[in-house]
Amino acid sequence: MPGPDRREARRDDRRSQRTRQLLGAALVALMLEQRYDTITVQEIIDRANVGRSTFYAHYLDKEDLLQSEIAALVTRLGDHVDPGAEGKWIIPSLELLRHVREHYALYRALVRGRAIEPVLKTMQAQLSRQIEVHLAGRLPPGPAPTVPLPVVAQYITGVLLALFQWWLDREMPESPEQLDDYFLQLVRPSVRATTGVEI
Amino acid sequence: MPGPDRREARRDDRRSQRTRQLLGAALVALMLEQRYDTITVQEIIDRANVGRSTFYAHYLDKEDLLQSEIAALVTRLGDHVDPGAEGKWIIPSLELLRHVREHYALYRALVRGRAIEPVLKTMQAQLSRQIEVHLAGRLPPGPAPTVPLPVVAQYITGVLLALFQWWLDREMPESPEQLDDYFLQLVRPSVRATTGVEI
DNA sequence: GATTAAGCGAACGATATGTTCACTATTGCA
DNA sequence: TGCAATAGTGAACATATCGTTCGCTTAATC
Repeated sequence: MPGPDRREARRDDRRSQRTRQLLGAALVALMLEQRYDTITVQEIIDRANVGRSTFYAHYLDKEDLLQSEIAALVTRLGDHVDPGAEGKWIIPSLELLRHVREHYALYRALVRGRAIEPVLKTMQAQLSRQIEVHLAGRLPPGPAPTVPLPVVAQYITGVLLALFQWWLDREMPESPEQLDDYFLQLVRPSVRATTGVEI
Repeated sequence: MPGPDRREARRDDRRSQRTRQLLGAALVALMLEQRYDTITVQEIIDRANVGRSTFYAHYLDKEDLLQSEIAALVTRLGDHVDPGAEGKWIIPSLELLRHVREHYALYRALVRGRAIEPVLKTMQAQLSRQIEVHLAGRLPPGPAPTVPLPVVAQYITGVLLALFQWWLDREMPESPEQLDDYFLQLVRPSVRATTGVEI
């Protein structure tokens, strides 16, 4: 039987917020230097200048701290991508790329610390679902797609994330607009040929 | 100062081989049940019925065992993909998909245990290099590519690995040939449009 | 300046790691 | 068959990290 969720013990004091911020920053800094899974709680609290018991008063464990950072990131991504909602774009590629550049430091840390995978998985799943719906709603009359829509959706998100990773690995010398241009050039002809949908 | 590499202590006795096989199989079995990083050495040796000191006589640690399994896998992949070498195909997609299906058990374990990422990274890097060279050698005269070749190469491998992951996540109901057909339908129009190369 | 919430850090039990060593089991060769 | 040589065994050990506890200190707020 799991005890009461210690996360509920998070208070809203200014000091608390400051402490959490210090811990998050320490984890990010450490991930730039070493793999996430080799980082110890001791290293985090030393770097943050925070007592051991304070750490555990705020987070269940190291994983909880990471998830908390990621959740904040994904929330901010959602703010960029969702509000226009229906019809504004089929694929929010440029919005996503701009968001990534804006939060470059954190994404870079996640990559260097080899903790980016769950984030990509989440993005992949959400985008894929969203795109599949949009595609289905725009299918022209006439011949059925020659490749199933879920495969096409997976394809589109796969391309976007592959370009994103390539961009991030190379420390993002190109602009988001440049990347988005590559993305559309690569994706448009295939989607047109297989489904008839114009992106 | 690191001591002498204990990996050199690996003997070539039949018993040794059997032991290593047992340990590898135990790790794979455990990865089907839980994340790689939550698995303990104790669990591995219990599952394999092997003594603690024997484990450390063969491997430096858990990571070393995993790397050893992955290395064997990648070697076998190379056997499938390299021999024809130059000119046989531009992208060894069907060969790769067949290889994956052949070693389904291990790939599935790597996915479930969340240890597939380094394997994909390796594949991505190798394929991408190979494909870029092949593309460069087949560029038609006339206008330069509208998307840089490294980006196109990254795109192609990204698509292949995205489809591969999708396939694997769904437990591979389709045949490798079917997947390869999807892959080519999706990739061909874009590569033609951006580089003029016919795949 | 008294009250209250947050942070501190030493100490603890629990668990995992990697090593050592005296002992046993298996293999293959004389 | 018997005997080295090699491989495996497992208890015991030192070490490290984890997550918790608790008495104390610090710093906001009224």
